[in-house]
Amino acid sequence: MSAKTREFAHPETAELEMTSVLFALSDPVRLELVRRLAADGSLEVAECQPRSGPIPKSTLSHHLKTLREAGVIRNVPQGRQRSLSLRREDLDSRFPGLLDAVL
Amino acid sequence: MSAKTREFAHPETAELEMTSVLFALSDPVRLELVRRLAADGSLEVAECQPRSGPIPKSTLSHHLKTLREAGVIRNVPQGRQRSLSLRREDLDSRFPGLLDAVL
DNA sequence: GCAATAGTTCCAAGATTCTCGAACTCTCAT
DNA sequence: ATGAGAGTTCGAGAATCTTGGAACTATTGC
Repeated sequence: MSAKTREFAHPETAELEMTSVLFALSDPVRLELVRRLAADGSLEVAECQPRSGPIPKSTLSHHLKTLREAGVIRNVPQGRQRSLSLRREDLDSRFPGLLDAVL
Repeated sequence: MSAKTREFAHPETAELEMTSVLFALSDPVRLELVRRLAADGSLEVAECQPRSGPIPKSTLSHHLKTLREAGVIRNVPQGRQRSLSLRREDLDSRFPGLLDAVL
């Protein structure tokens, strides 16, 4: 079935707000994750555990949601897992230089 | 008198933390203020009222504190008022490109 | 000295955010 | 189908932020 693939709503590039992006990046766990994504290209959720020590899945999921709703990352279903990636081009086009400065 | 001029403690450049800076900038009122400071050079507190409408002095003062403690602005006494300015060089040296991307 | 001005600090209430267990949804394998 | 694996969503309590009035401090002018 094509089906109700658990696709998430991601904000349009034009709708990204600077304050929301900055807020999403202002948390150590989230910032580390974004940097990891920038380096590794794409990750699945299980690989997103912070170095500082493992956190519960639900907590991690909450951080992913914050990043996704701010438009920082993309979260697409891939089989039974999910593929996370940085919305680098979108961010670069909307806020030139911001990502580079943060990474 | 040299005196107990109400000098504030400002964090050293080397101690600035990226997450704190991003958080400080993630509020609309504070971000607007930082942009104004970048354009105007320096302001006194009374001139920092947001365009959206005046806010109580205590609320404004709280935002100034957040920015100051994150190391984004400098707040020095100047007679009976205070002079606010952006710590542009400090920020540029610690987080190159960040300020430019945000302004 | 006294009053006025410029801001900060204090404190309490309200609003967000964070954290995490438990329940739930999908998808793949048997 | 049944079960297991990967993540999300729900709900509640803790922690943090935000707001704003009232009191306080410091400086200038009369």
